[in-house]
Amino acid sequence: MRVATWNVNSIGARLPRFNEWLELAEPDVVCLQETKTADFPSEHAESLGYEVAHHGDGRWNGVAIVSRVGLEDVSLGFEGQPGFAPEDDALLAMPKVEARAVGATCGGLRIWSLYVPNGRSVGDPHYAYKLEWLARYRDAIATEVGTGPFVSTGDFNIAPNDADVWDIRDFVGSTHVTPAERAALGAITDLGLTDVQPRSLKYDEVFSYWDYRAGMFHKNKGMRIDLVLANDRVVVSDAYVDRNARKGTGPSDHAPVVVDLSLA
DNA sequence: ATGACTGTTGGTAACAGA
Repeated sequence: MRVATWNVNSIGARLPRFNEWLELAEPDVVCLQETKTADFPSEHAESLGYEVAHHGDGRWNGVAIVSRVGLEDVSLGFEGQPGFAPEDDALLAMPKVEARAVGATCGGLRIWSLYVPNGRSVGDPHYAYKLEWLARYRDAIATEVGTGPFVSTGDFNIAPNDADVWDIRDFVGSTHVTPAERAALGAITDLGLTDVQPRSLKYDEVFSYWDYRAGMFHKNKGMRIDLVLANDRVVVSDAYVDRNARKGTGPSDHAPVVVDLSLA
C-alpha cells in the first residue's frame, strides 16, 4: 500500500498539480492538509477511483483523506480536540474547533491526516494552543494505536531533530524546534509509533517544506515537518519526499512524503 | 541585501503561514 501526506497550501490553487500528481505517484491513500476550502474539488480524483473524506473550514486549515482502498469510519476531528480563540477577541465567547484532523480506516489501516497548529511564536496563545492540541490528540488516539495497523500523518509543524532544519542556529527562539514541542511529539510517539525516515533522493538532508522566498528550495534550506508516524503493525518498505512536486509552476511550499508499506 | 513568496477574503490591504 502506498500512503502519502501532502500539505497542498490550498487544494483550489493546487488542483492541476494535485490531479497530475495523483496519476504520477499512484498513491493508495493521500492525506492532505491546508485545503483552504469548504468544498473539496473531488471530481478528477473520483474519476480515478478515489473516495474523499474532507473536513474543511473555508479560508484556513482543512484536511482530507483521499483513498482508493476504502474509506470507512471517518472521524471529523478527534475526541476532546481543543479550539482556539484569540485572547483579544471578546466577541468569540467559545474557542473555535478548527478543521485540523480527519481520521479514517482505509484497507485495514487506521490513518489520520493532521494539520497541527503553527504556534506562531513562543509565548503566543497559539503556541500554548499547539501544545494543548498535541496533548489532546495523544489522549484521543491512545487506545486505537494498539488495536491494529495505525499511522498518524500530516504537517506536524515540528522538526523532530536539529538535523531536520537547514541550520539549527537560525532557529534560536523559534517555534517548531523547542523542547516543549518535541516533548509533545515524543508523548505521541511514546504510544508506540515510529517517525518514518524518508530516504535521500538528492541531498543528504531530507526536508519536506521550503519557504517560497529567497530561493530556499534550490538552496535546500528546508525543514522536515511533514511526518508519518507508524505503529509496529505497519511494515515500511520505502519512504521518500517527492521533490518533483515542489518544482515547476505553481507548487505548494511543501512536498509530499510517500511511504510504501504493508500491514502485519 | 535589513531584499526576495503565496494564499485567502464581509477582498484590492491585511493577515497567516513556518
